[in-house]
Amino acid sequence: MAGEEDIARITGGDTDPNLEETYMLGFIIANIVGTRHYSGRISGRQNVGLVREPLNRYDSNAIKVLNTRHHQVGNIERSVAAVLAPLIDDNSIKIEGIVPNNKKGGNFYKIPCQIHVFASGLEMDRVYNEIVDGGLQLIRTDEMGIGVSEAAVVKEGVVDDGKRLDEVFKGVEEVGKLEVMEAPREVVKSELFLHQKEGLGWLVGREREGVLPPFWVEKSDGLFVNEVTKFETRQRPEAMCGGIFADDMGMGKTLTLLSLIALDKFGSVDSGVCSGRNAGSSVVDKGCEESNVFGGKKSNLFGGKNTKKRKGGKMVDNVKKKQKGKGGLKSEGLSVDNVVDYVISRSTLVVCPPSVFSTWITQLEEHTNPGKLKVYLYYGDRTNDPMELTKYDLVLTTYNTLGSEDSSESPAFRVNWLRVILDEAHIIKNGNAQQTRAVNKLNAKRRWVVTGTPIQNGTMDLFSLMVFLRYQPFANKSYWNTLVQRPIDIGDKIGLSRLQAIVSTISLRRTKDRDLTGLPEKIMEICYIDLSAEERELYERMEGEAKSVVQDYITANRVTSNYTTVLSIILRLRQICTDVALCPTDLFASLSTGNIEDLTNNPELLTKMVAMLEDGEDFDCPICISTPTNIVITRCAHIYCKSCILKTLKCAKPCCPLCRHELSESDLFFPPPEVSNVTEVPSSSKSTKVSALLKLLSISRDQDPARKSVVFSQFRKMLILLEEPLKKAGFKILRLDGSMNAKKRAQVIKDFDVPGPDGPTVLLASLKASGTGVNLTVASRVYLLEPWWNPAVEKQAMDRVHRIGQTKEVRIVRIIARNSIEERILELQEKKKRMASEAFDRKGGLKDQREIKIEDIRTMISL
DNA sequence: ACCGCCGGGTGCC
DNA sequence: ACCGCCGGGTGCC
Repeated sequence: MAGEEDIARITGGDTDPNLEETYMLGFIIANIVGTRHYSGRISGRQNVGLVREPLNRYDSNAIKVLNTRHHQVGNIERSVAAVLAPLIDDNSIKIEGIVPNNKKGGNFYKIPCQIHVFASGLEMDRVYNEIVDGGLQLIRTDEMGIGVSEAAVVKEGVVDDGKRLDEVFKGVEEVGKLEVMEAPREVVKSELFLHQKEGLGWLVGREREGVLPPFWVEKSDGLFVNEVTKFETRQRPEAMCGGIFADDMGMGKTLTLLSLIALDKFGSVDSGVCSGRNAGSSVVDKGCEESNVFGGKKSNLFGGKNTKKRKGGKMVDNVKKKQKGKGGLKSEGLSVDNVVDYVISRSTLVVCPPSVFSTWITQLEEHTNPGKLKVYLYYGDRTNDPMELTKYDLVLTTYNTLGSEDSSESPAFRVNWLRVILDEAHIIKNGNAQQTRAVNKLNAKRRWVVTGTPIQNGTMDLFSLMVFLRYQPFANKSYWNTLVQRPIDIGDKIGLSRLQAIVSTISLRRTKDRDLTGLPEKIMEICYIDLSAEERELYERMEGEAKSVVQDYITANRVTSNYTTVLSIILRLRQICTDVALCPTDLFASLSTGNIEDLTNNPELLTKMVAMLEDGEDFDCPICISTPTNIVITRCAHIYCKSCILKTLKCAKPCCPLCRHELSESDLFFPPPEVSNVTEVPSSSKSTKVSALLKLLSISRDQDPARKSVVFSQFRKMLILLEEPLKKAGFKILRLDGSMNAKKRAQVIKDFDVPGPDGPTVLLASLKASGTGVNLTVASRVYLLEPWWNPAVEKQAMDRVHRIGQTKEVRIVRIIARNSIEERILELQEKKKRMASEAFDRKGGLKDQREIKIEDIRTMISL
């Protein structure tokens, strides 16, 4: 659709060969200005869309800022836009925006925004110079210690992409309990199989109106929050009707879909399908208006004026849109069509390859009573009247028919279908822009993608899929790039796991042979966490120490004789990743403040700072986009983390990233103790990892209160530390550790068998505590708090749960601190696995897997 | 009076 | 909008 092209064009698009390998060059902090003039609001930390407006009448360099709902928030301040716009326009860079949490920090007229700048590897220097020469302060991410490792994996990530995309559906199979739904027997004369009834129930459920779309939650105060974008609104978001139906081939998808279509006509009164339909046009059309932000033509046409007659699918509207001039409209994402007539229809359009026509026809003949469903085969040339198409319950057409037509002429595009189904959608090959564009032009609230093969690379690309499904905010190119594409490109695993989450919430995929294997599936997941700023600071210092100590030993060739010292330093690093409380308390006693004054002698600044902090609202350091640690205020009254601003001042012409005033270390001030105390009090007693675990467990409990989980840690103290917060969160827990005698252990395991939610649902276990015979198959979730040094030990832990007798799908979640020794331990695990298979072939060459070599130590502390 | 300074008008792009 | 910036009014102390 127009909007998609618009953004693609504006940000350089994905297919531009010059930008195939882009790196994050760094970021600029710029103000969003003019917020008074627009309705779009921003609350909390949020990604924003940055869209070029070459035809802005005041400034051809203009870059507008959109919030998650595509409402304009403002513009990027002129001076910054002036530098960036030419680089964007000649495809030298792509940009993405993120706004820090700033409920009260900035003033009302402008909002700071981090603009992330991406450029191809070859262009980095040129682009860097142009930005800096343009007077902007480009904060290099590598200087902040974020970018280096990302850059290093770029190549690998890209090469690997296709294979890894195959895994998209890995997370889908946990279907949980599906509601069974019967097909209307007036139409469907065959009895459906159980899985088909479940499939039908799922389809109906996904078309239900009034259900919040994925990732939206309703807060108690009537506020709706999108968990991905943090966008908040009081207006209830429209349901997302449809999804991806990806059962294996031969499971009867077509019949299930026919049953769904039959329900349109013969559904029981109380079924969810009907509520949407009976509520009539207002519901459906409002949905169109809301969800199709870029499809301006539709929202313009239907907005608020569809109380007209509508019986039997009559013509409803005939509004002429003024053509404001081609370019102008395009840049606004509007259609350039002169006149568009829409016909409201209650029929379903099925788009499929010609070979699948016969499947539909055969299924109709075999399983439905004759004459109950009226079908029309549409090749595009038999009628020019959209009304004709609405007379049928089912219109079958092909991708080629749609792709080769002129959309403004074709009646298929002038019908507002009840439902559009893309059958065997994988035949739309990646890059088939014509067909992709055509299907995206189809109008329907209910949109389905049906495929018998897993979504993978080479299929209609996933972004187009999001666009087709109107799956906001992922159907917006900039959000898609920020949230999914970019992380995948740079090899960040969060990209793939997000993708899995995004896809799985709207997908149903069941395989024919899933009951043939003895054991239910075991799904491995990694939950990455980012250490809090405090933890990070401790970690960095510890790692610095580790590096220098180990380096000294290495140069002195005395590593082996100091093995325990080295291992204990590594142990500390690992402990910090899990919970700083695991370390001896005196370890980090000394805290140097450097030579930054406090504010006691600077009353005006003090007043400002107090004013900002007093309002109590948390706000983010605009550099690291998280709650500031060691708060520092600049002479120009902007607030940062001490370490963030110090790093950015290490450039050629140091200035404040927010207002670009010249700045040196002597312009930085600490708040006086009593002020800083106010903000430091809420510093968490729970570690980041513990909080993450709690969250995961709560989510799991919400899904299934009876579900049982086992949490493994190798630190006994950790198991004990977990008890309080878990109990506080309402979990019934048990602990199994090495200090218990055999009898006690057996009792714990027996107690764990009592079914939840009345029985215990979480078992805190240390690996050593239990012999190989322990059976924990009552649980179906495993959380590994730390990566185990030896992968075989991890496997052992999982096998306690995933073993004969397990009837449920098992999900194994490893909680890993990003950019830490833990990530490197994962790498080493992979290496070990490879080596293990090699060592096995080479007889006699079996090396001790437990041995930690100097090289491994170097890897772990990235020396 | 080709400056400095004052204070009112003003406010995205 | 408690700022910055612009441009007109003004002009010793």
